[in-house]
Amino acid sequence: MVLKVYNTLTRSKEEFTPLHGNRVNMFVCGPTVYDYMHLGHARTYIAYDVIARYLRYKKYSLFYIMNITDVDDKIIERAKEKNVHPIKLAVEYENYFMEDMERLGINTVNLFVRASEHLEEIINQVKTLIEKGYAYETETGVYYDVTKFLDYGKLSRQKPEELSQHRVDPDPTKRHPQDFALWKKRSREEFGWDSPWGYGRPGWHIEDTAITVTYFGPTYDIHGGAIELIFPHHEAEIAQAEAATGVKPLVRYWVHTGLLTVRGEKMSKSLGNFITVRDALKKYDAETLRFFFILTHYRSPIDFDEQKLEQARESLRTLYNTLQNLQETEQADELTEEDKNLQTKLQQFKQKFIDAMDDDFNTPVAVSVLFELAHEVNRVIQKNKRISSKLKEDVSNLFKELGGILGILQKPIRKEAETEIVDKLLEVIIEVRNELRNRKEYEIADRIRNRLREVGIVLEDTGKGTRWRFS
RNA sequence: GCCCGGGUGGCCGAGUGGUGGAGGCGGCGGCCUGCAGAGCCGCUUCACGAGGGUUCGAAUCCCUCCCCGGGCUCCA
Repeated sequence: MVLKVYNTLTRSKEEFTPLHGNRVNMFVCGPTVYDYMHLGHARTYIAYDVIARYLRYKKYSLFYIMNITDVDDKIIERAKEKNVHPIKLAVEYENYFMEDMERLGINTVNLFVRASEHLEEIINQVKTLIEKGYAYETETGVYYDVTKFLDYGKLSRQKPEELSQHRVDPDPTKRHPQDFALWKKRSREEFGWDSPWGYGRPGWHIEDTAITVTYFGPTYDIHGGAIELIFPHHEAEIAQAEAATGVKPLVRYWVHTGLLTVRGEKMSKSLGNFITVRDALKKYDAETLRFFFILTHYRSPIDFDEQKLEQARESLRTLYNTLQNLQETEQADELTEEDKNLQTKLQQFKQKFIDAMDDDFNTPVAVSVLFELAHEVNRVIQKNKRISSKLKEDVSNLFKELGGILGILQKPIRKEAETEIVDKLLEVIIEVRNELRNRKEYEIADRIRNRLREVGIVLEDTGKGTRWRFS
């Protein structure tokens, strides 16, 4: 089966073929760095992280760029409030963003590109658009004339003339209310740059096309972002780049992720209903957050609810329990009937997982394959009480390999908080408790277990002794 | 107003014309266990917002309607 990707432009799944052989160029709209990263961002960037991991797993040579919007009205407003320089504020939140990304295990981006470092390219692109007759200058800025670009609206399926409703009053100097800003003229007191049209700042959409044309050329493979960006942001990108370079398409596959909502409303900074990544990580570990998100297909909306996060945590624990059960199962040299059977099935599980991912990165189905595998493994262990050493290793490797695509199942069986002293302490407690159990002093033995449970340590008595784990 | 999505079991969530509602979470019963946990077996589960239509056959295609969300120049 070949990889199929849903393309927003055609509203259908298409076979994925990169423009240049094995090379895949992917660009994802990054954050505006004026506040902490929240779970809505996490959802999107985890989705693209999984996509990137899978593309590399499929042996594509992926070059993944994410931009950092560090020039923006919001940043300037916030900087004013806090009485710091906008760039300083942006750098601060960019650092927080990078920390959060790392903690979430999002490590697939090859290059982060700051808008502020590409003013030359931005200005050049605006110049080109004016020269080619797509843009015009007024006393307030430079604007893109959407009537000059016949394809305007092809991504969002809107007719430019119908875009008459506005939340913000359009600038009165524009030829048409739908025209969007490429350069905003500003007074010298404000943060900005010099340009052929005077002092000011770039418009919202121009940084992305200036960056992608610079690094990828006029056409590249995948452009990602959340669904809210289809219009106007991505529509404007198409208009800018295809007009400026004269080459279409700008992007071969437009990919959009569904939004994270809270009680039905979009999680967003402006609504104030957001949970920051750092707060979420205080209560749930990174793999749980990832697992929560990949349990739903990337294009579907997710309504955030802490109960669902807890469900995800329990669900992930089931997989880890299986890994632990496997690890603790006695090894044998020879293969039983069940071992042989499972050994041959491993390839099928792997193929099923890949088929799911090939179908527009269907992570919920891919995860279900992991559960089916876990189920089979547990059955064999349950029946035979032992497993061949080769099978044990193969199963364990397969979980690691497939889990690695999703960014889960990468932790050691016990948490990293484990230290030698904790381990030894528990050894002592378990030893004493088992002595009590031998003497049938169950009341005290149970009290020890219950009290440990309260502090987050679970004791489990198995046929082969007592084991412990963090809850 | 215009454009785009979505409504599946107690909950989450796959499935986009054809044997069984995948998988998970929760609950209940059984095996195992001193008990509990983990795991296994079974049940909870003949569902697809409503009403029409097309078809041998519709959750899936078409029409109308209801509800929810997103976008319409701030946004992952």
